[in-house]
Amino acid sequence: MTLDRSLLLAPSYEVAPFLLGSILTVDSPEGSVSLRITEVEAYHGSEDPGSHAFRGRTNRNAVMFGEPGHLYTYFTYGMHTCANVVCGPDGQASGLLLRAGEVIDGIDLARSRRVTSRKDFDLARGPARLTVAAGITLADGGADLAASRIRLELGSGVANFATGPRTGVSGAGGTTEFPWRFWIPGDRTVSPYKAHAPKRRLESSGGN
DNA sequence: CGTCGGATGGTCT
DNA sequence: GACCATCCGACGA
Repeated sequence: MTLDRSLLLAPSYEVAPFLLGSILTVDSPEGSVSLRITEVEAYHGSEDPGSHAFRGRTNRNAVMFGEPGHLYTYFTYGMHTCANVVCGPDGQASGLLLRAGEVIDGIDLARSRRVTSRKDFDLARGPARLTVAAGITLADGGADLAASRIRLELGSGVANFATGPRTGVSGAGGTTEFPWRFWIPGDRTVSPYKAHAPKRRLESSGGN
């Protein structure tokens, strides 16, 4: 089954329930890893202050404005890579951040990539952990999820899902005004919620 | 189980 | 030069 791109044409916050329970498979020379997606967050263009696309198109976020069914990757906190599934029609920046998944195939390979995980449910529990476990890197930005080493098999959604404010998002985008975090209730692979932690300002030089 | 702080560099103002 | 769509280890219960 190849990915039906038309199922991703709606805004990401409408597509989100259908991405839960879907299967993401990543091939590599060492083998393949498959994840069952258990948690996502929606980001939606210029109306959404939490989105990378809020201030318009830039070199970094260009993929988000493109055709649905591609992968938008970004580098953050100086060391982590996160991945989104692009949604919405060409020209509209909408995406679903892959926040957590359950490894259902290639678990030995995933363990070897995530040696700090003590439990299997921790392998892809968190957006940056997920990319490591799956073997997704920054270079996979723009990958076509219908025809590349990374493939998405959309399911029919899950019977029950929960929603809430997005994790780690600062400002208005992190409030209940945008309850765009979606997860499968009771699943241990879902990451713990954390509010945005503002960093205390260091004393500037010369200030005394 | 929980909270807390440091790491570390690209991106945009 | 401030701000991150985060993770990990340390420590306390």
